Amino acid sequence: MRGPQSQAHKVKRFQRMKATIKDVAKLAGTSFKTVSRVINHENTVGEKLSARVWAAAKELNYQPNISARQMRGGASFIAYIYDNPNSHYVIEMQNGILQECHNQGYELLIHPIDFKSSNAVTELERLVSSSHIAGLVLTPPFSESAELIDLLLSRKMNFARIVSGSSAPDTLGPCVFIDDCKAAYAITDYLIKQGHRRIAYLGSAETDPSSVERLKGYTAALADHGISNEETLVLPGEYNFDSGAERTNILLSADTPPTAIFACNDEIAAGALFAARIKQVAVPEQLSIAGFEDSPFSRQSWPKLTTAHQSNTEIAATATRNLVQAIRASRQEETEDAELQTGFVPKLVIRESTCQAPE
Amino acid sequence: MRGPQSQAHKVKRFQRMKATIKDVAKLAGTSFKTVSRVINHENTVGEKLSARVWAAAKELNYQPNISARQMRGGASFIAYIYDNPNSHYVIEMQNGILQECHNQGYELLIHPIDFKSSNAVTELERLVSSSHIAGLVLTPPFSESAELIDLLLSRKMNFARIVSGSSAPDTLGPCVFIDDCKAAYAITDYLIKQGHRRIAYLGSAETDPSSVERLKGYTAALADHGISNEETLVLPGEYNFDSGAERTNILLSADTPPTAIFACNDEIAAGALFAARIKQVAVPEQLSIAGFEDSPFSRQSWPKLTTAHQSNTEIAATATRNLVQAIRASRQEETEDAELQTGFVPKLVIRESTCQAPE
DNA sequence: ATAGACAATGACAACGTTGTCAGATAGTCA
DNA sequence: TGACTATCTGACAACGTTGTCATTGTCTAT
Repeated sequence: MRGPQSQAHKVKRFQRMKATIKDVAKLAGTSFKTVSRVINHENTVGEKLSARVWAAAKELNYQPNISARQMRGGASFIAYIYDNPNSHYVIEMQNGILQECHNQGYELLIHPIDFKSSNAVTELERLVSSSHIAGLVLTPPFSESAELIDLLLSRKMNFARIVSGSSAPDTLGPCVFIDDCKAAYAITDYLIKQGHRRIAYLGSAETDPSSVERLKGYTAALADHGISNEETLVLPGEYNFDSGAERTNILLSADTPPTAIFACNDEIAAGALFAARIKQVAVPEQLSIAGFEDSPFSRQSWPKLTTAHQSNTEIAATATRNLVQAIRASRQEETEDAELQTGFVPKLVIRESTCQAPE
Repeated sequence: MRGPQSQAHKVKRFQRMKATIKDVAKLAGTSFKTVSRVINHENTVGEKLSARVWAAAKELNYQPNISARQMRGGASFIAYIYDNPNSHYVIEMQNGILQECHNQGYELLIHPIDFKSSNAVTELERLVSSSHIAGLVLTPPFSESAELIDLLLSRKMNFARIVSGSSAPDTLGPCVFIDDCKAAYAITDYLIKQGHRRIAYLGSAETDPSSVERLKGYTAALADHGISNEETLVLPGEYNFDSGAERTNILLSADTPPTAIFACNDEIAAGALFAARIKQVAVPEQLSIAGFEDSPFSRQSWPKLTTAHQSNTEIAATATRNLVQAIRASRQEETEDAELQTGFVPKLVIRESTCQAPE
């Protein structure tokens, strides 16, 4: 199988050296500096020459050498720092960022950082001052830490945040905001229209922005339908299975248990589903359960979860695109007229874990 | 607690700009070239001078500039290509690689590649020929593709493989092999010792090396205990929930269903668990179920899964360490005397999804 | 027609590192 | 002692790119 002959052949065929800016210049019949100008979108090169350069670059499949660029001062790396126990979320984000980085000619450096650790700031500082990095993509919880944002601002480091909210929290740079409130409203509204009146809300910590947003939507939907908000049905907790199961147990043990549960994420919903099964409460016939996230679990569970879907990959790609634009603007010292703040609204996905309220 | 003033002063002064090799040279009172030699472990510098250089480097917290190094020819990036629907697995591996990369002064570039896609080879080729990269870490399925391995060999590209097996498949470079066979033996042996005689095996595709290895262990354990291998109990399938549920359904509908199921990974086990619940078969009282992987699911399910644990982070770190060593050896054209092939054996983790066989 | 302004282009240095080669120092042998 | 190694060290070029500045060409206003 491992024929040495064919190997030798391959070596020759593929060891072509990567084209440099000078190769492009030679082919386009100009100086390499002019090519540099064209590639970097400085608008000081004539149209005809510019076109010729682009053609040459395309022909040679020219890709600027990141390292050389880096050395001359202009960083060509984007960093993604993450601290999220949810691997699925991290990977989706990472894939989106990566995709857009490559589109834009940047490379991605990834850095897991323990957010709660005392030296998280130190580590971020080291990262930022390593001078490799043109900008950062921040997801929660980093994107919602005033301390980190301040640090980055003081270092004049570009960053794009992905946050929970119906609008960007400020105008300090590019931002993607995810309207969890509106999505939570849609879920709650849907449950109410299915005849549910006692709908429980299983959130995460009371200070967690995403949970707060979702609670807002939940509350608003109830109010719009004239349903009073019952305190006993709103239980804070954690974004995990155990916490979901535990709280569902409490709910189902009450005198008048809810007919529906809106879980703040799929893991909580998984716990709820499980607790219901233990208590022999049929889902969805006796109890509707909705999640939030559209994780793989929501499609593997039985019944499959009604939930809210957001394309993390797309969100991350958008944030990255905005970030790159901001980086380019800051390089050229031009007025940043572009609107670099984009909103997303997760969509309701109706599956089998919810149905009409019993009688 | 930064110590005396003079030091604080220095720290301040140098933490603004990153220290370069010339700064170190000046502090050590030598030429910057000598510093380069010391840093790169060329053994041609005298002991005393060498020590002085190290001290200076440490004091200035000197880190070689990767880009500059890169440009001069010596690539300082390691690539991790992945195509695994299992996010958890990818993240664990990634973290391990990352950790060791940073220890060794390399940066990590990550590249999701669709293994089944027709242009997977092309993409890998582009990656390899981009000349940024000193080596690759390969996990299944990449690590088990003869075509890819051949390509890398022909390019003289360093790579470390992580594969399934009781030993390395060959001596073509660094390799970490995971003895799935032994681990599967342990699980099966344990089940047998709990009194089970009819133990089903739910594998993945019949050509998948990891599944093959696990089946070997299963078969060996049965043989050692004088239990005949029943064909109807060994069902190939896929590494996912649905496949696990479906096959378990078949098993439980048989005239004499098994009293235990050994699932080839946790997702299959999850499906099995689920199917059992639908059929109202109590786990573990009527049916023991063991998984393989120790994924988060195995700790969130009820009952919690008996499974095999392997530290993917540690495995990945080891592979990376071996890779870096191979890279260094290949640079210096020295004889590679070091043994760069390391084995791991996943450990049996007994939880609540298994117990003694019913009477 | 000519100076001045402005646009387009190119020559060259610099970034931080390693490879090459030549020079310096010490140790050995005749 | 003098020459010859062997060992160690340093000067310089080169990698591919972008910033700076100088040069050329073109147009406008006098």
